[in-house]
Amino acid sequence: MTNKQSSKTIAATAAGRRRLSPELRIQQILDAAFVVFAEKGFVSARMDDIAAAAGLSKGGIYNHFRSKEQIFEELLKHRLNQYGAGVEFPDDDRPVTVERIITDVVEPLYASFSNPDVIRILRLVLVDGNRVPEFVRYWHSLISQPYQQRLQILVQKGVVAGTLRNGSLTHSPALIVSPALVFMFDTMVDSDNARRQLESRRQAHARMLREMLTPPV
Amino acid sequence: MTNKQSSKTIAATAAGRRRLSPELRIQQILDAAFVVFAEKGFVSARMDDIAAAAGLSKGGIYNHFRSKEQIFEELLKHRLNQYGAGVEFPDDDRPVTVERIITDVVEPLYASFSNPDVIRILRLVLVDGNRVPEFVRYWHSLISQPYQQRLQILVQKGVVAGTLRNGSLTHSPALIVSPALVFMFDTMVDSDNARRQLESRRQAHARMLREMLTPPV
Amino acid sequence: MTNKQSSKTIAATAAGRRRLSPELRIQQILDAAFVVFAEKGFVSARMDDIAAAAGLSKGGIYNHFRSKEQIFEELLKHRLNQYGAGVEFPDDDRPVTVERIITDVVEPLYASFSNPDVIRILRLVLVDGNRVPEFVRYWHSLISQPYQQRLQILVQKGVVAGTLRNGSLTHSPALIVSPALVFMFDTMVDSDNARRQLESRRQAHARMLREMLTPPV
Amino acid sequence: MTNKQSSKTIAATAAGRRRLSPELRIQQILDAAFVVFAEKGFVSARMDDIAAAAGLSKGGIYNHFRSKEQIFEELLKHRLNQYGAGVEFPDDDRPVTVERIITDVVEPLYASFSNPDVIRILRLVLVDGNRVPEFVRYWHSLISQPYQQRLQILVQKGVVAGTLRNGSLTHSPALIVSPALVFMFDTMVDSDNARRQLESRRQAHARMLREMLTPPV
DNA sequence: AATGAATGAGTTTTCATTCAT
DNA sequence: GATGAATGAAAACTCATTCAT
Repeated sequence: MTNKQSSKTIAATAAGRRRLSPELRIQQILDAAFVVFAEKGFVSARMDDIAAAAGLSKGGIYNHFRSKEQIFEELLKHRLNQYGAGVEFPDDDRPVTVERIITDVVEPLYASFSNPDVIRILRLVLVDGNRVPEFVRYWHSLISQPYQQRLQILVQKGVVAGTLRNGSLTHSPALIVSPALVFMFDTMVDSDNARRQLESRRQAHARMLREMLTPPV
Repeated sequence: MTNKQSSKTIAATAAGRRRLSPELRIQQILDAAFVVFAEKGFVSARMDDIAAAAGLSKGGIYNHFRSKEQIFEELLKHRLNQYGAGVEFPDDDRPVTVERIITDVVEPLYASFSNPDVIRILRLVLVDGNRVPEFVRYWHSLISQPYQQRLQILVQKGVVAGTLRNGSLTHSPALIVSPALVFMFDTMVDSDNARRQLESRRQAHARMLREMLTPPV
Repeated sequence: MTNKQSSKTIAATAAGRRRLSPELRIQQILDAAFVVFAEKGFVSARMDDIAAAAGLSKGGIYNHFRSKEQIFEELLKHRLNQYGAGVEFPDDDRPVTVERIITDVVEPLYASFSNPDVIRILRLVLVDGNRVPEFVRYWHSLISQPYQQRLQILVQKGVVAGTLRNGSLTHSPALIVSPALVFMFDTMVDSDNARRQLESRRQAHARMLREMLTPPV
Repeated sequence: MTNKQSSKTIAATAAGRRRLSPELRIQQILDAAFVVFAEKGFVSARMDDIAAAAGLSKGGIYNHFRSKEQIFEELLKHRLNQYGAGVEFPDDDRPVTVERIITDVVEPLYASFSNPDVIRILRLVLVDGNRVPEFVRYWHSLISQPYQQRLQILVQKGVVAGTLRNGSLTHSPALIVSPALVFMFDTMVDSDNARRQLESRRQAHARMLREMLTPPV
C-alpha cells in the first residue's frame, strides 16, 4: 500500500501479471501507445501512461522495445501501412458519374475520418512527424500525392466521357474533396462536435458536387 | 498583422542586466516564447530556451509570469485575438457580389494563412490546446462560430438581392471557404510546398466561386 | 515506544541499488525525514538530506511519496498517533487515589517527555504545524481534548468516592498536569538542562499532588 | 500592470514611495520583520513578506540592513531587551501574602502572555534561537534564571514571616507559576483559543494558590 | 533612499531507463 | 517475461541579494 494512487487502465482487463505471447504483448503495447501518443503527443506521453494503458508495468515494456522512441517508430510504420490504403478508391471501367464520385471517393473519406484511429494517425503525423521525417516524406509521397493523381485521372475520364461536367472542380480536383478535409480538421480539433455534424456536412458536400459536376442535359 | 522578428535571438541585444519596462519585457518574453513553443511544443520548450531568446535569465521570467503554463495561456490569448481579428471582413452596404466575396472574405484568409505566425499559433492550438481546453473552447465560441454566422448573413444578403446565385454554397456557406482551410492545413504540414502552391490554389478557389455564385444572366 | 536510531546515516548500509519492500522503505524514509525535519525544520530540510539519511536517491523518494509536504504530513500522523497513545492512562475499577494519579497519569507524562522523539515531534508541530493546520486541529480535537476529558472523569470518580480531596485541582484538572507540561516546554528549549532536573521536578510535582489531593483523615 | 498579483501590506498606510527618517524606517522594518519572523520562522519568511509588511519594497530594505540575518539579530536584541524586563515583580517591604503573590507575580504573567508581541518573541527564541545561540543563553541567564531566584527569595520571605503557608509550592516555587506557563504554551499553539480561556485559567490558578499558600489560621 | 527587474545558486519535482527480485 | 523500486540527468521554480533607474 503505497502512498500514491495511480489511475487509468485502458487494457488492464483481467490481466494481472499474465504472461502473453510476445506478438500479442507487442500488439497491446503498440495499441496502447497509439492512443496515448495521439492524445498527448510524443513528449508528454509517459511510459507509465502507455504501460497502464497496455495493462502491464513500465519495466515490462522494455522487454519488448528498446526505447520510447522505438515504440513510436514501430507504431508509425505499422499504422501508416494500415491506414495508408484506407482511402483508396477503385478505378475500373464503370462510367465516372457524379454519383460514382460521391460513392467511391467522397463517402470513403468521411467514413475514414469517422474512424478515431485514422484521426489519431493523422494527428500523430502532423504533431510529431518531425520526429521521424523520413516517415512523413514517405507518407506524403506514398499516400497523399498519388491520391491526388489518381483522383485527377479518374475525373479526366469522366470529363472526356461527358459524364462529368467540365469546370473549376474538374480542373482542380483537390476542390472536390476539400470539404471532407475540413471535416477531418474539425474532427482533430473537437471530435465530439464534428461527429454530430457528420451527416449534414456530408450531404452539403454531395449537394455541391451534384450541382457542379452533373453534366448539362 | 505584420510579422517582424521571426527567428531566434530576438532580444539578446546589449544584455548585461539591462532593465526594461515590464510591458516591453513581457512582450519580449511572449515573443520569445511564441517562437520556442511553436518550434518545440509546450513540453519540450525549456524555460532556459525562452529566457535565452528573450535575453534575460531564467529566474527573471518569473518576475513577470507565474509559470510556464501562464506564459502559454497569455501567449495564446494575445496572438489569437491579434490574428483572429485579421480575418474579419466588412459588412457594409455595398452589393454582395462574387467578386466582393472573393476580395473581402477569401483573399484575407489566404493572406492570413500565408503569415507564418498565424500558422504557428494555429498549430500550437491544435497541438497543445488541450492544455487549456477551456480557453480553446472560449476562443472557438468567440471567434470561429461568429465568423461562420457573419458569413452566413453576408451571403444571404447577396442571395436576397440577387447578386449571388442561390445554390449549395449559399446554403452551406462553410463550403465557400473550405478550400482556403485546406490550404491552411497543408501549410501546417509542409509550409514550403504550400507556399509554392499559393497562387494556383487561390485562383482555383476563386474560379470555383465565380462558377458557382455568379447569378444567371 | 523505544527510540533506537537517533542520528544520521540511518539506513546507508549496503547501498548499491538495494531494493526494499515498500513498507520498509517508507518507514526508512519517514524515520530519516523525522530526524532531518526535527533538526532543520520543514523548509531547511532538503530532499537530498532525507534521501541520504534514508539511503536512497532523491528521485527514489518520489516512488513512495508525492511531495515533501506529504512526507511531512504522514510523518506527523504516524508519530503523533504513536506517541499520543503513549500517554494514555487506564480507567478501571481500582480506587482513584493520589498515588494512582501519580503512577498512572503523571509518571507516563514525564516518561513520555523524556523520550527525545516525543519532544522532537511536539517541537515539529509547534514550529511547522501551521503548514498543515487542519491536521493539527484534528489531532488536537482527537488527542488533546479527550485526554483532558478522561482526566476529568477519572478525578471525579476519586472525588465522589472520597479517595481524592475536593479542591482547586479537582475542580480544574488541567492544574494536575501543568508542572509536567512545563517540564516538556523546558525540555524543548534546553533538553540537556531539563534532563538533569527531571528527578527533582517529578518529585516536586508528586509532592504537590500529595499535598493537595490526599483526602483529610 | 504585471501578470502577478501580490498581497499583504500591514504597514502600507498612505506611504507610496515616501521617504522616511532612517530611524522610523528601521523601526518599521524591524516591526514588520518581527511579525513575519514570528509567524513563519526565519527560513520561511521571505524578504518580500517583510517588505510588504513594512510598506516598502524589497530592495529598500537593503538600504538599512545588510542581510536577512542582520535584521533577525537586530530584532532579537531589540525585543529581548524590551520584553526581558516585562515580567518583573517588585520586591519591597510589603508583607508577602497569597494575594500579593497573585497580584504581583501571577497577574503580570498572564498580562504578559496576553501580549501578542511577548508570545512572538518567545516563539522566535524557541524556534529560531539556535540561529543565534548566544542570545538564547543570554536570555536564559538574564531573564529566566534570575526570575526563578527572585521568586524563590520572595516566597521565602513570606514563609519566614508566616504570611505564606510552607509546603510543596514554597519548596519548589516553579510550581507556583506553572499554570501560567502552560497558558503561555497554549497561546503559542492556538492563540485564539487561549485568549478565550484566559479568565477561567487565571481564576483557577488563583484558586489553587489561595488553597495552597494561605497560612493556617 | 526607494523601486523592482535581474541574477544565480539552490531546491523540488519529473521521467526514461535500469536492474534486483 | 514481469514487476516496480532505484537512479540520474534534466527541468521548473524560489528567493536572497544586487543594481540600473
